[in-house]
Amino acid sequence: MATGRTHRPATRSRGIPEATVARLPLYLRALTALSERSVPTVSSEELAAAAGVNSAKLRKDFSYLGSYGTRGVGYDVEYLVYQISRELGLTQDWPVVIVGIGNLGAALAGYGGFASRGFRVAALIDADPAMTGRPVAGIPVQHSDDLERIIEQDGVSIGVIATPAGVAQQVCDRLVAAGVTSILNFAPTVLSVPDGVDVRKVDLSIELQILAFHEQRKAGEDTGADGDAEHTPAVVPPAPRGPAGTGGRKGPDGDVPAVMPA
Amino acid sequence: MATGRTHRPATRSRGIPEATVARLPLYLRALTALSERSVPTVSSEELAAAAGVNSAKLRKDFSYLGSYGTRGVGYDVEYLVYQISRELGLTQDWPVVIVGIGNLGAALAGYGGFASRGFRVAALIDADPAMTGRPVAGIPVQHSDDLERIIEQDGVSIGVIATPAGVAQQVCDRLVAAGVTSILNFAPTVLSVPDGVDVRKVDLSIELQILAFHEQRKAGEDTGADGDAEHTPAVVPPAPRGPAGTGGRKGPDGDVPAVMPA
DNA sequence: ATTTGTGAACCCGTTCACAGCG
DNA sequence: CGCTGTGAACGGGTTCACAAAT
Repeated sequence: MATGRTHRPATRSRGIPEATVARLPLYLRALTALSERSVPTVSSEELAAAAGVNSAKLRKDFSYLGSYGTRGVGYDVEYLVYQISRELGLTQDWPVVIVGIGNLGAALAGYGGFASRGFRVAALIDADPAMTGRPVAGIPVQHSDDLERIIEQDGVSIGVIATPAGVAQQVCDRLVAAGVTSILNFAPTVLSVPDGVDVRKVDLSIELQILAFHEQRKAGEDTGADGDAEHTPAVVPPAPRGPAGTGGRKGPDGDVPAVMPA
Repeated sequence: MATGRTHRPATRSRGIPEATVARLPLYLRALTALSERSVPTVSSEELAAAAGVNSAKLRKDFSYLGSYGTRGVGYDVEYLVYQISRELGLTQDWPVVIVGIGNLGAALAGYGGFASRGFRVAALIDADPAMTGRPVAGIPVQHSDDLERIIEQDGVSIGVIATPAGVAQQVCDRLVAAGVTSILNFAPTVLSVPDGVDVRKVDLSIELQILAFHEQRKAGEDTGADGDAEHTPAVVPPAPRGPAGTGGRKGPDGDVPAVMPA
């Protein structure tokens, strides 16, 4: 192990920063909307506003893809749509399997944005024999016994897990063993996968808990502690609202309670 | 999020880093599982493994909450469950409204993890009159005309948007005007909200596109763990270690066009 | 005159490694 | 000893501000 002395200058790094990759879909969506309105070019400022980021970040992001803009003018919408699509791999057709056709799985199967851009629902898979053959969103559900066959037959490399948490890891293992190398996990569990397999998780309750954290802070400590009055809200300035029922703890009075474990 | 520039100067130790907040639910979930198994204490190493992070990060995270561990021993599970719950505001009961009871909204309404920890579905709201009164997951759907009344009556501060993208901004505006200050957005749109309102988005197609990006990269280049390896055009199969890896077949059909280096 | 593209400064989060305490 | 708690080093990402290009 090098003791942190060796730098990795990464000259000619072909790697696009992860944070940038995560924003490309956002840009693409905004650009697609512009494209449909036949807008020929956009400035970084306009596009950034549409995507909900600031313009410097957007320009920096695009700089990693290469120089696709024209100074003094902006970016060519169609060209940029193509370049980003290609960069994201959306010029290809990605077959996807959804495992676990409960309420959520069914909703995902019917989700429009799924089929829209490069992704195709290749199969719906469920462990319940009663589901087998039943069409969901126009696609017949197949039994999980056939999982491996389906994946290999269709060359599926992306799997969506929408099963209960209890079986998510098993499903994941089977998917990976069958050749899937990217997994989108909706089950509230930490999946462990071998190196080289990507997992992204979508977790409703985590998101809610993060919101609750901020919500709680708003209720406790607020009332003009800001001092940054550059923004004139067009809508009603939000009044902090407490949770229902319990009076609860009022709010931190600016101090961490040094409570000791009992 | 809405706030961009001058945030609070982190007046006290009250400021828990955003990245830490995002992990607290993860720790809480792991701790709850331990608690149900009546495990009295955990080391940072064990808990970190269960939560899918490394132990240094976990200890640093906990250090922001205060010193809740015992050196040489570890953390008291019950105590930590309580502390994190309190920190996240989960000792309170948060009423939540879900707007847009389509496939997704219905799935969310029935989602177990919703009601489980501090969150309560106060109302389901949909614009379709045909839905009104129909029970979904045991809760009668109410018409969106009553949105403002419902929110004010129940003191709702968290709203979930599961509508089509086209109406998401309008719904958002109404929610905010009625007093909602935290929004979880499932619609594939950028929502603009006044300062002080938190928005988190869950976007299926963005997640898929990010996966596709990495998937595409795998097909052509090594997953750069370490080392420079700039001239290795050879396709290195990820070769899932473990059970029955089927070598490196990936990509939908045929070959993936190589990425063009500058 | 505009607007891109980008070095450099800055900020935040992660990792390291060890001091401190049981 | 083992394990936590944390300063310090490190690295990635964001923002700034301006030079370069049209």
